[in-house]
Order: sequence, then structure tokens, then C-alpha cells
Amino acid sequence: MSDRELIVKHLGLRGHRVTGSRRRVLDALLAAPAHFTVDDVLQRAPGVGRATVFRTMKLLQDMNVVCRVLMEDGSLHYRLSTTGHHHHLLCRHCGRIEDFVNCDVSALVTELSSNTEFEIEGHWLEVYGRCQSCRARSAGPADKRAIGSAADVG
Amino acid sequence: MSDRELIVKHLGLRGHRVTGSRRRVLDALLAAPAHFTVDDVLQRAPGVGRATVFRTMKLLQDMNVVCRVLMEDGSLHYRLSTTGHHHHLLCRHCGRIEDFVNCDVSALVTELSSNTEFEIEGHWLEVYGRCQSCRARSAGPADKRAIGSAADVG
DNA sequence: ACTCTAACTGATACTTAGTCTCATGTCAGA
DNA sequence: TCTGACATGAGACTAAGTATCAGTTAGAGT
Ligand SMILES: [Zn+2]
Ligand SMILES: [Zn+2]
Ligand SMILES: [Zn+2]
Ligand SMILES: [Zn+2]
Repeated sequence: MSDRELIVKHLGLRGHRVTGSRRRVLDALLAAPAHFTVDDVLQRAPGVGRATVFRTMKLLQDMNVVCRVLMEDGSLHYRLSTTGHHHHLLCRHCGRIEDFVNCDVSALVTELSSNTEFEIEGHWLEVYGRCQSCRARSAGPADKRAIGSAADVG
Repeated sequence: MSDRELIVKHLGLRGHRVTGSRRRVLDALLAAPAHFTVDDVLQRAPGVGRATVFRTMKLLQDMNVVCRVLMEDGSLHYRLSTTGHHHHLLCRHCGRIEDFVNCDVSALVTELSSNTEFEIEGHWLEVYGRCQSCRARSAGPADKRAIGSAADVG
């Protein structure tokens, strides 16, 4: 069973209708590159209305089919996702993204909980850097896929 | 020397002009509550143009006078800041914010660096939860200062 | 004090991201 | 196949921010 069929099935099971527009949006983002904007989807899903694309993205997000990625310039991209909670490592230089799930964010949270009087319920974390292949062909000038002024650089 | 005088002096030293508009924006945000939007500033700085407020906020941000806070609903707020890199603990229930600087994010970064082949250059982290006083008067219904659907809840 | 100019300004038009409304269309269960 | 709740597209609208530009001004140099 293809990715698309799986998702469609999942939609059905959750009581959502499987409509033409939703199928076109799905096809669009399954064919899209590793991360993309709502606008990318709009252009790849001909005939589907703007509002519908936004609505569908939100639906898929709630279903963990896609996740949102906060780019360093503050814009939001989307990415196919299977797992629930996880974080991203973004290469500033080539735009590549890797997920990390098993990393010890929970240790940080635990530490914070005991240091402060807050009860921690959630968090948002994105990490920016330079991937292996970009390090390899290093001293080259960075391209523009992940520009940043919004970065909380640490 | 007052906060304002200090900042004004700092502006001057960095070669920025100290104009009426900038003074009005400064007064506005020094009088504002613990965190506020650009729009709040606009309303508290009568006569200052929209674009100028945005420009001034960016300037003050570059000077570490203010920092940006990513609310759980995705909107951006500002907050007076003195230190450079730090993170925020936001109470979802009363809107209170605490900074944390000394927390071991660097351990996480180090771990990530060795687990992945990324060279980590920056990150963005916000933490959401419930502050001590909100926990004290617990079972009460949450108010609406920090609503969230955008949360990356972990 | 006077001049000069780069820095700054407000108005306004524009862009981008997303929401709302509403009349029309359609999926899927009976 | 009927039917109505769900979904849709068009387009108006909001919110957040940027670009342009003609006019103003801070403040350095004299
Ligand atoms: Zn790379
Ligand atoms: Zn940090
Ligand atoms: Zn609280
Ligand atoms: Zn996490």
C-alpha cells in the first residue's frame, strides 16, 4: 500500500472525507521536496483553493502526516512526518533537514523543572547548523536556502 | 542614570541618531507590561509611524535592548532584555515569562553535534508551562493570555 | 551659529500568510 | 438514490511586515 493510500485510509478512519481536493493536496506534497511552503503546495495542486490548502495542511498536521519547520528567517515550512513530537536540524547552507527524536531534550526539561518553579508542559526547539556534506566542501560561500536574521544563535 | 538614558547613550555610541520618534518608542516600551506586541508600542507611541516602530524594534533587538518571544499561537511578542542569548519559560495560564540563561542547552548541543554530523551554529528554543502561582491556585480554568495550537508539545 | 548631508521620518502602497463567510458542491451512510 | 453534514472555491478581509519616496532633521564639521 502506497504512502498516499495509507494516509487516505487514515483520513477515512478518522471520519474525514476523502475528497478530490484532499487527494490533490496529498499528491502535491508527496511529490514535493523535503520541505516546502503552503504556496509550493498551492502551485502543485492545480484547481485547489487557497483556503482549502490551508485547511488541509492543518488537518494533516493534526494527523501527524506533516510537521511544521520554523526557518531561521521566521517563515514556516512543512515536511512529511510520521512520528509525533520531534525536532529538526536544519542546514543553513543547503537547506537539508534531519529529524531528531531520541535526543535528550527531556533531560533539559527535567533540569528546568527542578531549577524553576514552572511545570513544563511543552516546548519548541529548532536547531540550525551546517551538515556534513556542506562541511566537507566547506570554505564555499553559503547559498540562500536558509538565510537568517531571526536566529536565536547560541 | 535611568534605563532610558542608558539606552539613549548606547544608541549614540553606536552611531545611531537619537530622534524624537526613537525616544517615544523607547518610552512606550519601557512603560509597557512584561511582554508586548509591536501594535502595543504603536498605540503607546502617538504620532510615530508604523514603519518607524518596526524599524526601531529591529534596531533595539540588534542592540539587545529587546528580545522576541514566540508565543504558542505563533505570534511574536517583545520583551525588555539585557543579556544576549537566552530562552524563555512562558506560563500558558497567566502569560508570565521568565528567562533562563544558565540552563544546559549547550549539553544538548554537544550531544547533538556528536550524534549527528551537523556542526551546530544556532538554535531557537521556547518552553511553555505553568508557573508556580498558577500551580498554587491550580484547578482553576486557564485564562487566554497564552493560547496555543502551534505548540510543539513534548 | 551656520551648513551640509547621511540618517531618519511618515504616508502610503504593497506583500505575504492566514482567516472568515457564504453560496454551491459532493462524499458516504442509510 | 437520496440526503445532509461535511467540504469546497471565490473572494473579502485581517495581521504582520517590507518597499518606496519625498520631505525632515540630528549632529558632525566648520
Ligand atoms: Zn548542508
Ligand atoms: Zn540557547
Ligand atoms: Zn502563571
Ligand atoms: Zn521536544
